Amino acid sequence: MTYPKVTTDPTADPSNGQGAVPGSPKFPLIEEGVLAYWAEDDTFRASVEQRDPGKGGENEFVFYDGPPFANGLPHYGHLLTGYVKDIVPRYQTMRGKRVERRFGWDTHGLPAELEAMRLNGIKTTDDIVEMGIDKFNDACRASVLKYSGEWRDYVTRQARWVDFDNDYKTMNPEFMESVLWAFKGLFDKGLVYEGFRILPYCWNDETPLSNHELRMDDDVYQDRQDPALTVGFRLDSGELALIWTTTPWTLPSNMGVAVGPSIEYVVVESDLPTGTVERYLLAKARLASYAKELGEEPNVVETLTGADLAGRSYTPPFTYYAGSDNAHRVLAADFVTVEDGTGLVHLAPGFGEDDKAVLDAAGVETVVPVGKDGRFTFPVTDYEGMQVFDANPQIIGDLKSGTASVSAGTVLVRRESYNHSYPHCWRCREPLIYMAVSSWFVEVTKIKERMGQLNQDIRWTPEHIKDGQFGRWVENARDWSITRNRFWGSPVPVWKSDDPTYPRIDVYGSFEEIERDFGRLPLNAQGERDLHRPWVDELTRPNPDDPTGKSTMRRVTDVLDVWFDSGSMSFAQVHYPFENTDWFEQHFPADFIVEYIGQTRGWFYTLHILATALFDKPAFSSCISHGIVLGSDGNKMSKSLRNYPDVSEVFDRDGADAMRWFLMASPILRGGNLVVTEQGIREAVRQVMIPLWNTWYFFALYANAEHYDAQGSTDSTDPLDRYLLAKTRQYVEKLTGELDDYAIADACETTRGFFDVLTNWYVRRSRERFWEGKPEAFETLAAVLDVVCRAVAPLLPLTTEEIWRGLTGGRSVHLADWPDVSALPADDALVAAMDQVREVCSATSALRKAGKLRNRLPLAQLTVVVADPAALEPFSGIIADELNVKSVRLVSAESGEAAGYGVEQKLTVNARAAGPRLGKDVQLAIKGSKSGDWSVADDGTVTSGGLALVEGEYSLETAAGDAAEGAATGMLPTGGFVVLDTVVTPELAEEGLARDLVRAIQQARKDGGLDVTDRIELTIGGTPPVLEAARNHEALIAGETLATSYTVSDSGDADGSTAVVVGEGEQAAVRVTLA
RNA sequence: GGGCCUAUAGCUCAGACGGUUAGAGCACCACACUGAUAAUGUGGGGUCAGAGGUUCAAGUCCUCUUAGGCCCA
Repeated sequence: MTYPKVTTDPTADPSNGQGAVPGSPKFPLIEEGVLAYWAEDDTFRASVEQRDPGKGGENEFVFYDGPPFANGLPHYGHLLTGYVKDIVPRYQTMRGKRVERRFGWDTHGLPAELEAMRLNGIKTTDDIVEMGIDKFNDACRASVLKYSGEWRDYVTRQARWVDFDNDYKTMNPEFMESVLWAFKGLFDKGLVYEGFRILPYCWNDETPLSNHELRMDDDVYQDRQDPALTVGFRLDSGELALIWTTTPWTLPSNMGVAVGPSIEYVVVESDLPTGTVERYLLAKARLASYAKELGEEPNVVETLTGADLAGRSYTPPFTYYAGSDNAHRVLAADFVTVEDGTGLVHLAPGFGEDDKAVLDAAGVETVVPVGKDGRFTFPVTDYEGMQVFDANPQIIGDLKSGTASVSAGTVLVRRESYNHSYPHCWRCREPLIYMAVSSWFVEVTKIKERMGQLNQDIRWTPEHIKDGQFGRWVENARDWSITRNRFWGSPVPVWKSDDPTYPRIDVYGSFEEIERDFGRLPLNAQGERDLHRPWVDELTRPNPDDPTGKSTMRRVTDVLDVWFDSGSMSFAQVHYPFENTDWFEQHFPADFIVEYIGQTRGWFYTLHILATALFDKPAFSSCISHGIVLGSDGNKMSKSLRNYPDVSEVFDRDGADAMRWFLMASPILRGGNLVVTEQGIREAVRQVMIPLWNTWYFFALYANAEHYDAQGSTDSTDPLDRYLLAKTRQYVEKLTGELDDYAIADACETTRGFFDVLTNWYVRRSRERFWEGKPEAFETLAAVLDVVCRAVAPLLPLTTEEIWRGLTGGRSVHLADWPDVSALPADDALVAAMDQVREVCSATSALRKAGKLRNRLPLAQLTVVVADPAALEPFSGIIADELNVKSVRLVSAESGEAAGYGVEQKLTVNARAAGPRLGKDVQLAIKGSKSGDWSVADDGTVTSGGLALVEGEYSLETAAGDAAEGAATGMLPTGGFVVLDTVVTPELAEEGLARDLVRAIQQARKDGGLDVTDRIELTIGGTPPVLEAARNHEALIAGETLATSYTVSDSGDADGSTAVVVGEGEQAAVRVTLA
């Protein structure tokens, strides 16, 4: 039999027997071979279909794919999430579950509109209307599908198995119909209402901006000089309440004044501003900064808190809204500070988020006397038609002179210029204003308590998200504004009467309901059902509640927030409830979702809102939220900074499995951030890919050399084999637990540790047995490789596929079952003993190093003193071999020999126990234990630093002291010690020389390009001790180096020989020729 | 401006309840080992951001300062 049994390597020739498994693999090439095989074999489909869904889907593992917005190529963040989205389903599939995976696309929203506007060179919403909403939306549709092909390529290349052919898109009519159903469901439950929302607004482009657009550029925030006014509003109690504002144009819309409830305010008398004595109200802390207007030490007539002031009424500065219900009162609000201004804040509900929140709570109407072009409208007649910034000077002038509609008694106390950082439109660079925009809301505040309860049923990774970032966000949830005054999105399915005299609102939740009332469906230019604008806007009908028959039902022109789409994904992806009702009920909630941590405010949140509101269930039962991927310089990844390695280049150079490992093993899945570097990815190749591959290469090399076909038996009685099998069992058990817990980073760490044992201990120590063709070694390694490939398959799907198929000839490791540990021996004691063996080797190596005793120099004896020497007995040969000692003595720690080996007792004071009892004196005892000022009395009483210690307050341990002449002592970390005989006899020194020669000859063989099995003719020359060693150890040297002819010559360097230094500076020359 | 988080080796990070010699991986240097492995083994490095306090004892608790990050305004 020849390994590999199957290979994707086009250059491999299985009939050749050797070299079919490349020793220096090009992983990207192997990966492409495996991907091509999967494509041809349709392995993914088979992996899903071979698992029975079970009755009512009970054997299914449900995964929801969070839809990405594909307005560009995938970056590391997408790849990272994609890897997790692949690992968990692969694992669950191997565990026997059926895991359907559909890809999803988020298609609606502003990014698509911005791209379409950019491509068509248009800037404003008017431009869009002029262009035609149908043409514009066609452009949006084209822009979101532009990259779907590239996405598929990347996702396929990263070895993520997901169904693209059966994907879902949020712009499909079926998806959108389910979204309408959800909106209507919320409406019917009384969870939807219409109101205002304050947004940054560009009056030049006539569009509100999203928060995202405020962060689009660093220069969105620019310094700007604005007039800052201090104005006195006349309280009904007579004082002038001083407010400060940098937006004079909002004063005509003033509806209230806010004060900090615990801030201290004063009333002072002054005649400076008006010439007559007036009483002014402001925060005590701000008094000094008004010394110029109010006097250096004005007469304080009253001191009171904000809470005292709350409820007082005043005359508004302008008369337009005088007499509004509940308006023009002093209100307490926590956001008020005394950092600048007067400690009293003018509130205009139409132009400030805080303002609106406070006034909403007080029952004050939101007034917005500014049009979408940023110009004043009725009832602000004095400035009607003026752009708000342009109106500032006139407003200030009127305030000063009391002209226009300024209320009598209002006083302009100060006018100054104020420099501040102010947001500007990233498109047109004009300063933005904050303005109320009509919007529909989901009343999240009504259900947030239930959302919190349902959140308790979700298992979060990392755990703290549950009650931390997500839990707190839900706790402080505000109503969700779900409409946008835009074009490319699911329509708000609300039709309103266009005459307020005959009010009526209709909400539609299906095509059928629409057709029933309007007599037809919304159809696009191609005659297809289409819920997008403008087609849906065309549907109008007479208002049934209007007896005059003149008013018309027209759709609210808004579209829905894209987050409403993605939050509907759980049911809308299958067109629930119009189709697939059984499927949905069996697949909700999802078993598992994963996205980056920011989705606690995005997708996780909107899924949870809609699931709670519509189904009273959580939408998912497990959720991983991972951290953010950063560029190699620790900053956000940025195309212009080129601070991250190109994704395609990494695939081509290191491969998709290497990138997978790098990302999955990192702290990013525990919620931390991750810096992406080429170096880190290469490290994954070095630490994991190469060791695994080389174990396979090693196995194939020697199995092929022996023509051995292993069946993968676990019956070997060899101690090293038994150890590996038991260790493999422990490994798989641990890994299974970690993957069950979605602890992928832990699973990687566990695997890395196991690979170390496999390659750097088991294979290294077993080389000779493979070289000798011991069947049980091949059987053991074949069995372990099979198990390991299956266990690591989710973490390195491409590499393990190539190895597993080469090893077994099977169809795919991903069609195999998860390894059953019961086939492997459970022997924790054996594993523990081997761990101790490695400690012995490590400690003894340190002794050799300290004594400058090179490893090739054999030493006579190593004495190992441990609690249970019998446990190490099976490994004494391994210890002797590894450490190059002639004999290993295993001695019980009980035997009392310790003192003879220069090992002494050491006292350690347990400060934690002794501290509380002894107090300050504990320091004396510690000092004593360190300086040697301690003793153990015959009755066992321990005294240190003159203080008697109680049992538990100290521990007596053995430590290496001065060893006897000719020996060195080293401690073992888990107890016990080793004693190395360091006496180098002439015989040992000579054997050391012989072994140096072997090494030199092997190097010469290698340098000469000889194959491992080639026989050689060997000539050795050199100084007398070298010749002596060569003669006395001919059998060893000739045997190790496969020399059929062996000449020791004192005639100096022969032609073609290599000069080397051996032993302690002895000269040698070796000549190797092919026999 | 308010709130939250972070600061430990050249780098990335661990360090329950305070306990006296602060760990790991990588990088670097030296030596060793090497006919599977650009591998491995052994050894080498830290004023725990700064200042003050509490305590017998502080990387750990408290206060302030500095620097950086996140969220909200």
